[in-house]
Amino acid sequence: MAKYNTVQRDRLLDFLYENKSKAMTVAEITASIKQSGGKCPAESTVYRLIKELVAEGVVKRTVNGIGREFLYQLVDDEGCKEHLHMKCKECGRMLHMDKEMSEKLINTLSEHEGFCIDRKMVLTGVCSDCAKEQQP
Amino acid sequence: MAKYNTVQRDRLLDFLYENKSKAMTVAEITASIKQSGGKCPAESTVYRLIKELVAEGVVKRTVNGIGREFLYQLVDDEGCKEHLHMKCKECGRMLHMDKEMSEKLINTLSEHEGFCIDRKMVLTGVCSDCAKEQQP
DNA sequence: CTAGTTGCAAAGAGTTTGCATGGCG
DNA sequence: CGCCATGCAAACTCTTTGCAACTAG
Repeated sequence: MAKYNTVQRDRLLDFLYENKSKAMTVAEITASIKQSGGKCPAESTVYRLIKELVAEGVVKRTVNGIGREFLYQLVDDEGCKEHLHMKCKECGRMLHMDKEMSEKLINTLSEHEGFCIDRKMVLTGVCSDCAKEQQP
Repeated sequence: MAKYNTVQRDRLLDFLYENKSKAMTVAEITASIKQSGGKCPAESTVYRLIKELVAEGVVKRTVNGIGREFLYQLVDDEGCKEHLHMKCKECGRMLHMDKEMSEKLINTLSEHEGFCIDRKMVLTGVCSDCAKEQQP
């Protein structure tokens, strides 16, 4: 797939790279590209191109809150793939779970509940520091 | 709203009550009601009735993993305070973790990571049914 | 009776697809 | 030049809505 380099493909990739910080709908993407002038891919083309990118793992697709449309964003992850994360509701800090603990949790859930937890999910709760403050 | 008691409304509520353990699409709901014979509300009617129920807080609406359809389920927060919940990214269904498992998870995290997990938080991942479908 | 409900069909919204044309290599 | 890629429009899927017919109270 994608054997030819086309202007449309280039513009889409450039745009996604420039906006890697936000997830956007196909409509928003095409509208924005169009606004910056020049050759702009049609929506159907964006759908097709982005579908390949998702399949290649270059772009990730999510569902927006309303549930009626998809959002696309360039994948950008490094490190932190080996453990889970916890976010404290009080201080807002992100905590990195011990790797062994992560594995154990993941495996136990898988074995006993048949549930394969998303490694990118973030557990919410209260960290030990904030817990101490609440009960001195 | 809903000033009259109609057969359609009764059947929908009965059905939702009988299936309070699973979240279903309107298509699934109508198909199932139809199968059990007798008067069945049209899909459009189910959409209208269920919209009221959601507004009244009797039914909760979620988006399935594919992002193409909504799932509906009777609200039932009784008895769900003692265990954690997991939501499947694929089918969008909410799973109730075994109580003992929940306790063990909560305690282990607390002891080893000093993290007090929010009991209302929902773990995301893939359920066993969807995991099977992906690798037949 | 009379106003709330229903069912059908058509309209919407977002996404996918068929097909003729265009352009990369 | 041979194919792949593109654009347009039509098809699709799920949900919402307009409207005439129906029915609970």
